[in-house]
Amino acid sequence: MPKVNPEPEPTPPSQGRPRSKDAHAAVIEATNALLEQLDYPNISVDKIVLESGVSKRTIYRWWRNKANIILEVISSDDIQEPNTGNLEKDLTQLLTRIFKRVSTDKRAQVIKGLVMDAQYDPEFATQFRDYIHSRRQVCLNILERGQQRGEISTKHDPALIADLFYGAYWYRFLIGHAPLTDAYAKDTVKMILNGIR
Amino acid sequence: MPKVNPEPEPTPPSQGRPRSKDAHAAVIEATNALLEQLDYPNISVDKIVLESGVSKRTIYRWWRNKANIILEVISSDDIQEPNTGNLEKDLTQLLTRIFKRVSTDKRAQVIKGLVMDAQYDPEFATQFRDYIHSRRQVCLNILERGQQRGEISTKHDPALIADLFYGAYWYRFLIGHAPLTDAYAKDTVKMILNGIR
Amino acid sequence: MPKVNPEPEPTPPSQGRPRSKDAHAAVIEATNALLEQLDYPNISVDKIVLESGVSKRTIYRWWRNKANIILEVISSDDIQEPNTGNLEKDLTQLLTRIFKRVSTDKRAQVIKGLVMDAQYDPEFATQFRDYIHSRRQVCLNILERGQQRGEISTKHDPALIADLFYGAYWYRFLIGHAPLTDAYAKDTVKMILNGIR
Amino acid sequence: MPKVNPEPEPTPPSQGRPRSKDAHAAVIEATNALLEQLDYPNISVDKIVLESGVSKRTIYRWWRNKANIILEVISSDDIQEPNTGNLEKDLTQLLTRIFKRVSTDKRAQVIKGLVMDAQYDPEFATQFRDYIHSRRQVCLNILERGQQRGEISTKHDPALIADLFYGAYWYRFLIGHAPLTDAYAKDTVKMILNGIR
DNA sequence: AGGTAACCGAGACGGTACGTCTAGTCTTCTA
DNA sequence: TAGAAGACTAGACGTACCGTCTCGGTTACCT
Repeated sequence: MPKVNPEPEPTPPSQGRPRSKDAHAAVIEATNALLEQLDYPNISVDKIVLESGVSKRTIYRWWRNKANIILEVISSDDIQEPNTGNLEKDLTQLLTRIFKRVSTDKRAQVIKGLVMDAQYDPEFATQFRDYIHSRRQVCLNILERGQQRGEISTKHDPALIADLFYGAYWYRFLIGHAPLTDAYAKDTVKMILNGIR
Repeated sequence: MPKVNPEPEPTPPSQGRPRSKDAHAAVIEATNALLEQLDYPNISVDKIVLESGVSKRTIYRWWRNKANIILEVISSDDIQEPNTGNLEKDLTQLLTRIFKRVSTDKRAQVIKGLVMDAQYDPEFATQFRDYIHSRRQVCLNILERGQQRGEISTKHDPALIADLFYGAYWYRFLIGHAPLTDAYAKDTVKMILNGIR
Repeated sequence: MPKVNPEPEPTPPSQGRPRSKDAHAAVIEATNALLEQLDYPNISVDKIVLESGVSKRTIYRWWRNKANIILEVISSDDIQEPNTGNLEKDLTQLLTRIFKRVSTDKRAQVIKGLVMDAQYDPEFATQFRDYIHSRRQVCLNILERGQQRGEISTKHDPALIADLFYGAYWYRFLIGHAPLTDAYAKDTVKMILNGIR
Repeated sequence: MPKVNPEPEPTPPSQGRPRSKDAHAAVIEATNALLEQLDYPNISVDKIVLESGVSKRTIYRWWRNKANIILEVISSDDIQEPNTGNLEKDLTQLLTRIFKRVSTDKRAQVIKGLVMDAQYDPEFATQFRDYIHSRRQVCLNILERGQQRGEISTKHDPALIADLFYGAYWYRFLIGHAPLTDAYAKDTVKMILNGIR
C-alpha cells in the first residue's frame, strides 16, 4: 500500500466541529486539476485556495505546504508489481514502465518538484522518503523472489542492488542528459544482474 | 579541464566600455561568501547585490539568475582525476572522494539547489548539464583507460557504465534515504565491474 | 467639510479579516514624517515601507501609488473659511492665507508633486480633482454669500470667478515667475471684483 | 523670437574638435519623433539615444536632462501675436488659439511635463521660466498697445493682468477640472477687461 | 605635417524605485 | 471550534531610468 497520508490523520478525537471531509476532498480535487494544467513551480497554495474554494487557513491546518498536498495526491496513484516468475523480466518490465510513465505522463513530472522541495525541507524530506520507500519496495520484492528462486545469490544486499537500479533511473530523470529509453532499461538490468549472478 | 565558464564569456566583440573585472570579481566573491553562511534557497540576487556592492542591473546584465551565478562559482572548483593504473582503485577513489566532499563540505550542498533550479528552467538545465558533463568526463576517462588496459571489455558503452556509477551517487545524494559511505562506494564499484568484466 | 477620504474608504462590505487600523495609521504617520524631511520626488513607496514597517504588499493593497497616499495625508489638513460679512475681505483673506501657507510651510510644497503626478495618471487626476474641488468650494461659498448680500451681481458664474481667483494663485505657484505676496492677493481680488460688480 | 536655447551655447571658443551639428540635429529630430508617439513620462533619454543614434555621453554633454532637450524642441515652435487694433479681440484671439492648440495638439501636452520637471529642478525651472516669459510677452505687448490706444487705464500693472489672463489658462490646463472652451476664453477676457477699464 | 584637445559611438556602471509575487500567519465572522 | 474570507509581514523578483564613467577612435584647429 503506497498510502503515505492515508487519512488526513490528525483527526482530533475530541469535541468541537469535526474536520470537513468536503474541504479535504475539494483540495485534493483542485490540486489534481491544477496538476493537469500547470507545472510544479506554477502551482501555489494561493491557486489551490482559489480553485478549491477552501480557505488558506484550513489548508495550512492540515498540510504543511504545497509539497505535502501534492505528495498526498501523488501517493494515491497505485503501482503494479510485475511478477512473471523471471527476475530479469520483472526488473526490465518495472523499469520500462517507470520510464514510459515519466516520459509520457506530464503529470509525473511533478515528482521532480517534490524532489526539489525535499532538498531543503527536512520534515518534508522524511515524508517524501516514505513515499520513495513504498515505491522502492516493489523492486525489493522482485529481488527477494529472485533470490528465493535462486536466480541471484543471496550474498548481495538487495538494498544496494535497488540503489543501482533506481539510481540509473533518477540520474537520467533529474539531470536529463540522456533519454529514458527501453534500451537503457534493458541494458541497465542486464548489467546489474551480470554483476550479482 | 573542468572549466565551464572559463571567461566571463559574453565578451562583446566590439567597442563600448568593457566589462568591469571588478564588478565580476565582486559578485563571485560575494556569492562565495554567502555560500559559506547560507543554504541555496536563502541566497538571493538581492543579497548578492547587497554583499557585492554591484548593482542589480549589472548582475542581470551578465547572469540570468542566481542559479547562473552560483553555477559559475561552483564551476571554478577543480577536480582531480584518480589515476592509479588500476580501474577498480580509480573508480573507488573517485566515488569515495565525491562522497566525502558532499558529506562534509557544507558548500557542496549547493549542487542540490542547482539540480532543483534546472528542473524547470530549460535554459539553465542546458548549462547545468555542461557542468555535469565536465565532471562526468572524469569517470569516462578512467573507464577508457581501463578498457585500454584490458581490465574491462570494450563491449560495454562507457556512457552506460557512467550512468550506473553516478546514478548510485545522485540517487542517495538527492533522496537521502541512505548515507554516502565508503562501503557504499566500494560495493557499488565492485558490483558494476562484476557486471562488465 | 474638507474631508476627501474620510475613512480608509474601500471598506469591504463582508467578512474576512478587517483592515488593520494600525497598518493604516503607521503608513499615514510615516508619510507625514517623511514629508517633513524630504520633498515629493524623494519620497518613495520603498521609504514609506521602511519608515512605517508596513509591508509593501499591504500598502499596494490600499493605495495605488505614493501620490494616493500623500493625497490622503494632505486631505486631512483642514481649512478655515473666512466669513467676515464682506466679500472683498473674505476673498482677500482666503487668498492671503493660501499664499502664506504655500510660501512658508515646506510641507505644502508637496501639492506641486501631486499636480505633477496627476498630469499623466488619469485615475489619480480624478481623485486629485476631488480634493481640489473640496478646497475650491470655500471660494464658491464666499462668492455665493456675496451674491446673496448683493455685493456682486448674480449674472456672473461663480465657477468662472473661482477660476480667475485660483488661476492667479496656481499660475504663480507652479511657474514661480513672481512671489505670492499679500499685495498680489489684494490686487487680484480687487481686479476680479471690479470686473463683476 | 522665442528662442530659449538659440545655440547649443557653451561652444568653447578654443581649439579642439567642434561640436557635431549632426549629433545635435539627430537628437532634436529623434525627440520630435518621440513626441509624436509618446507622452512625456514615457520619453526617456535612453529612448532618445536609441532613436537618434547619438550616444548618451554626447547628449549629456549638451543638455542637462530630457526636460532641457524637450524645452529646446518646444521653444522653436513659433507663436503669432494677434494685432487687430482692438484689445478685447486680440486677447480673446490669443487665448482661443492657445486653448485650441493645447486641446487638439497632442504634442502640446508635453508642456505639462515640463511644468512637472520644473517643480523640483530649480535650474531647469529658470530656463523654463525664460520660455514662459517669451510666451507671456505676447500678452504684455497686446496690453501695452491697448494702453497706448487708451482702451484701458495705465493704472493697472500689465504684469498683474497677464497673471490673471494666463492664470485662467494654466489653472484649467493643469487641473483639468473644466474644458478650455472658446466661451471660457471670451468670458475670461471680458471679466478681466471689465475690472480694469 | 604633427600634435593635441575636444569630440563621438557604444555601452557598462551604481543607485534607486517600481509594482508583482509567494509563503505562511493572523484576525474576524459565521455555522 | 472548524471553516471561509481575506489582511498581514517578509522579502525576492526582474525591469526601468538616471546620470556618470570608460573605452577606442575621430576630427579640426594650431603650430
